[in-house]
Amino acid sequence: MPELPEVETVRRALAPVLEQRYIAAAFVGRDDLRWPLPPNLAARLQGRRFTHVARRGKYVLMTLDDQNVLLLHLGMSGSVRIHDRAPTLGRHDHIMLTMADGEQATSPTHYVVLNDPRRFGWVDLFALSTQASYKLLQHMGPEPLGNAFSAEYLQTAFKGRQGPVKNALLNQQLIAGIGNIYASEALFHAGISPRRKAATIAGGRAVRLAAAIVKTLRAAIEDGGTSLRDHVQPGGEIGYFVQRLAVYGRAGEACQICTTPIKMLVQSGRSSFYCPRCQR
DNA sequence: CTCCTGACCTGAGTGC
DNA sequence: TGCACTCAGGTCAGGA
Repeated sequence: MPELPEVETVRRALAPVLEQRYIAAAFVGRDDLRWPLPPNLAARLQGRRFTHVARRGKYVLMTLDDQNVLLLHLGMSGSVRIHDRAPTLGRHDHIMLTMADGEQATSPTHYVVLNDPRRFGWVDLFALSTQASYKLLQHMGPEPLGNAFSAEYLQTAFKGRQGPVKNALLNQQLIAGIGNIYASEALFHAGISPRRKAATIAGGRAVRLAAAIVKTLRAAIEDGGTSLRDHVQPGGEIGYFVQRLAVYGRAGEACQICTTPIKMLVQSGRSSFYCPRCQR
């Protein structure tokens, strides 16, 4: 479920728990998720201190004091829980980090658990010096909430693309972090049909779509922040929260603007939701 | 290159 | 209750 706003929510929850704290113990319950986990992962984490927790697209990047980066992608079903007492691990709890203020783990501060039933997520560990050329990151498009993103960028990036704009929005090499929910939501707020050819997103349409992407993602992050305050009690699961969705999952319901029933269609095997009257 | 399909995996929901 | 079936917010490899 995690798209940019959910991953950002996870990052915000993890930062104060991890930064400047030590991994007093690391549990790794299996040797692969989507792909094999780094060899000896638990041993390589044990005793290390986190210096910084960042996000890039849908990835969480956790820098360690030995100049390695722990990378986390939540896939479709991954989530993180933060406990302040040692939890009982369930079937799909694959990794747990016991955090402490010092290298001696006499009194742990938190237990951070990665749960992923479908195991579409992945974890890697690599040298900070190689991050820029790291395979999964180097071709990623700009952050939609960063300075490099604009209507002009969108127009250039979509130029010549014959596929539907909905698919282009899901392409992480064009824009980082947008997934199936927020693609539909942003297109609704921009008044653009998910079927429209990406190459025709120019001029006023590009301005509207860029603005809608920023607005939609910001609002969702705010909701995540709200649920973080309300919901991240000990044992609280991070990465899922109630969202204000205008069209996603609402086929047959009235469009909030014109009351026309919301429609669903499948594009490249993925559901898109839209208002046939408001979106052209 | 670009674009689409199928594969990966488990659990929740639906219909009979 | 049980069973069969569909679908789910991600990405990648492979082929047209």
